[in-house]
Amino acid sequence: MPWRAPPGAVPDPYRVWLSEAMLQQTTVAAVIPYYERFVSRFPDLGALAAAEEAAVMEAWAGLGYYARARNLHACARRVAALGGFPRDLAGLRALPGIGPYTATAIAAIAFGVPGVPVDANVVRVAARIGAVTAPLPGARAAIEAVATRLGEDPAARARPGDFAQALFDLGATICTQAAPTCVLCPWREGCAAHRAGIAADLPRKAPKPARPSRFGAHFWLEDAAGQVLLRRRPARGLLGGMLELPGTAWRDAPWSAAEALALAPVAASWRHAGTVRHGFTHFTLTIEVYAARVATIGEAAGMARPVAGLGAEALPSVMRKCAAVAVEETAG
DNA sequence: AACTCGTGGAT
DNA sequence: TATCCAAGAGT
Repeated sequence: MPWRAPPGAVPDPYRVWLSEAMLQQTTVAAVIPYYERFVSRFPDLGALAAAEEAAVMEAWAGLGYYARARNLHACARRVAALGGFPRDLAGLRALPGIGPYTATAIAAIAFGVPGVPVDANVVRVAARIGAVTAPLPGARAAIEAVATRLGEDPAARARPGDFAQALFDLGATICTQAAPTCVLCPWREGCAAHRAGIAADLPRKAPKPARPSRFGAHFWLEDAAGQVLLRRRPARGLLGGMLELPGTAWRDAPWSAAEALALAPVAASWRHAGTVRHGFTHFTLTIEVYAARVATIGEAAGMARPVAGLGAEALPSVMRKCAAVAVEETAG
């Protein structure tokens, strides 16, 4: 992993922080290319603090949970003003985007402060070692207590960063979700769930409610110069601060073509380009994409951007799907 | 305390 | 195809 310091090297707090922010609720495989591009574009804290927020949103586009990007930028400016990262838990915890997990992880990995950052890997490992059979999320406190106890071992306290990352690695490679490879586990003798034969059944989780459906319509308005109309979403909330194709609200019922086209950014010869389905955390979204060509975008609300440059814009994945459907229809 | 907030890969 | 899930934080 590109953010991990070689043995014996002193970790760069900026890179530790950046990687932990990107890894929140996000898989390692998804983060690696974003991390590489981000470090290349913003090589150090000063570069990030000096950047415009819009540039940060561009670099984050597609990674999801965009509040992380806004908080990252705000945090960079705060830390730059402080002259560097706080080296203690309370100081880190007070920064935007740094919660209990990330504060503990940065403190341990970058500064050698004892403590166990409890991510999903550690939850799984600790639930099994301690044989916590109560279901999440209620069992969270009991599992964290097990993790904290593991971190009190003198060897763990001597190398908190290595201990934390070793737990991550154990959870990622051996103590996995579906089929843990207990036969290869260096900890199997000390694992209460393995001794009881229930390792693969832990941690237990309460069932989650079904995701509701929502519906919207978005508009691809392209001019003769090869530009398309975009607009910026409100600064907070879902996809906050990101760009989008202009569109309707997302509601509980589908939009008829007539309903949708009444809300189009301009009167034009709109064609139905296709349908996009996208799963968010709390609902599934179905978008009808309409496309039209005009000579000039003119006075329509928003900003005209070259179609050829959309790859570098701050477009979330759902809007990239819409753009792809429109471009495909336009070409065909 | 309970909700909100993305995405793509694994199963 | 549908569901689950990941190095969680903010409100």
